[in-house]
Amino acid sequence: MLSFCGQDKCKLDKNGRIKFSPRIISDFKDACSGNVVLHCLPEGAVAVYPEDVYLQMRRQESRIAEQAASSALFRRNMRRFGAFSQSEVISSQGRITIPAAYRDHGQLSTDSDVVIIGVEIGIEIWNLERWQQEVLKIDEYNSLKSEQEIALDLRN
Amino acid sequence: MLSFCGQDKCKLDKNGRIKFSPRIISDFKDACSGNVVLHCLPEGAVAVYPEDVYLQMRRQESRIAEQAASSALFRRNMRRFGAFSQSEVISSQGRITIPAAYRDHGQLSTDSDVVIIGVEIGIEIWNLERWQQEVLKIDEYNSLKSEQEIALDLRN
DNA sequence: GTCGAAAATGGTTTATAATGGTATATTATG
DNA sequence: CATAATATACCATTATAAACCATTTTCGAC
Repeated sequence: MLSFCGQDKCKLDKNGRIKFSPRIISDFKDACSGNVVLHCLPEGAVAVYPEDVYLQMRRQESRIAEQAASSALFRRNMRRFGAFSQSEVISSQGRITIPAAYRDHGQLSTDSDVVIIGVEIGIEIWNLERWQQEVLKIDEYNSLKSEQEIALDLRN
Repeated sequence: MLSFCGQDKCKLDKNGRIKFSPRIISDFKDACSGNVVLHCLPEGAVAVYPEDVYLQMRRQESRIAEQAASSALFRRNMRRFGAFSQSEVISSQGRITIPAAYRDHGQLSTDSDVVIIGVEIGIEIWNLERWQQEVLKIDEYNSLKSEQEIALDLRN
């Protein structure tokens, strides 16, 4: 059985909380007992990863402090991950609260439709319209790839 | 006896479920006890594979989390396979439910005619008109290939 | 420090959708 | 033409999302 797959459409409630589908809830229960990390992605969605997945993502080289002292770029990167990542626990009713700043980042307004996307290592929460745009981009990329492949085959 | 071959025409019911023919049901029972993965294909159909077939297709390189942290392209790829793949179990009556998003992808509307195509490692569910288009493309490609082969042979 | 307002949290209810099962119509087969 | 097999429509039941409500907590004003 695949984990963290598929799509669900659901709503943020009036208080900015989201209720996961039973499938997602059990995936997170298995993976991390509900201890997750919210993380704002550059793509404009909010990702939810099991805590240890996030720690793997952020596994750092040594001498962090020294690098922080000498590199502005490094400091900016740490700032980005620091500011835009936050621990949460999935409640007994399968809900989490999305902090206001994170809702803004993902254009996930209170009482609006959002889409939950499985990404194999966790999930992403997308604004509906943004997700549709992203699907268009994925489709476009795929059809270009296909055409290219077939054209190449016929040339041989 | 060949598995996952041939074509069936059938209907989605009002709830977006499909009932497989006895032949297909027994193929899936033999291959995976009914544990399948639905996967949306770029060609605009919905494939159904035995779970281990899908896992083979999707075998991953290592250090997934770290790549996800640093590469937008990698994240998009995970998103593509995550969003468009989902586990299902064939019910005791030989039915599976196609999730709404997947129905949209394959233009498989509720209460409409669809075509089940055996693809040797699994099956594909096609919208009737799209399948007819695909057959035309297959024919076109094949005649191009044949001409090419003969032309090449004569040149030598 | 105390009170009040506002927000956050936890839980419950209800409308809706998904599911499992059965009956019936249709098609295939001898 | 009769019978069996199968697809599909229908219905009952269950599960779930989302709205609603109550309680608790936080924060600010007095």
